[in-house]
Amino acid sequence: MEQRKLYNRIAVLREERDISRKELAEKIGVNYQTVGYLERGEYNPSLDLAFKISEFFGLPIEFIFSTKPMKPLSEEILNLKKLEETWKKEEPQKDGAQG
Amino acid sequence: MEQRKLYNRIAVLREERDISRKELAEKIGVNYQTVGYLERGEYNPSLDLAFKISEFFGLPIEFIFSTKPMKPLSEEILNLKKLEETWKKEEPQKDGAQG
DNA sequence: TTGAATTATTGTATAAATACAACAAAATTA
DNA sequence: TAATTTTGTTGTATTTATACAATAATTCAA
Repeated sequence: MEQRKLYNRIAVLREERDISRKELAEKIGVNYQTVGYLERGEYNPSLDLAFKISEFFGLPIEFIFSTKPMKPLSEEILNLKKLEETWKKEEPQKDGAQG
Repeated sequence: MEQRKLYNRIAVLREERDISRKELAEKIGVNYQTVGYLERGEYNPSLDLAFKISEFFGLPIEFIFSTKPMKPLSEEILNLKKLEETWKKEEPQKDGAQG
């Protein structure tokens, strides 16, 4: 099967938790170089390995991996905050006495 | 890497939509026998293939695949309905005049 | 009941995923 | 600054995922 190159957030998630590739590799039970290959997109993981990474970070697979280039998390957060502001304007407060 | 046997709901989802392995295979671009191997758990898919199956069914990967044996959907639905009943008892109706 | 479609099984071949080794470069720490 | 750790690169080997072929069994439709 022709494999699409997949994208992932492994490096960012590692950085957030201040752990090295070696540490992550030990935790999920693979060679440390495998983590490097995955981060650089040199090959895609098996689904089993994707589950292991998902379980380690406590995040859904679809949050970590994607078939399309992923936006930086910072950008996604900003977009969510804008959306939140929009919602606040369209739906005034129901709870509380004052608007 | 030692591969864990993964579990999946491919067969049920196919049945729900009344499509054969051959049809699914053609849609996601694999040999029809590959679908059979996956359903029977003879080997696990690559993450890319898992994404293709996920996209076809419009369901999250974690809904279709699991590292543990999955409960029948019917059982999960019943559990959710029970949970719903529990919630209705603990939180009486806020909207509407009558309870 | 027959024919077609679908599925199961076995085997071979190929491609991709992963481990490991060795070496080098870059980054970090003391 | 030197030592250590982390990361990148290349190569080889092994395992797993997938395609394809052939055959048989099962299921479904007419």
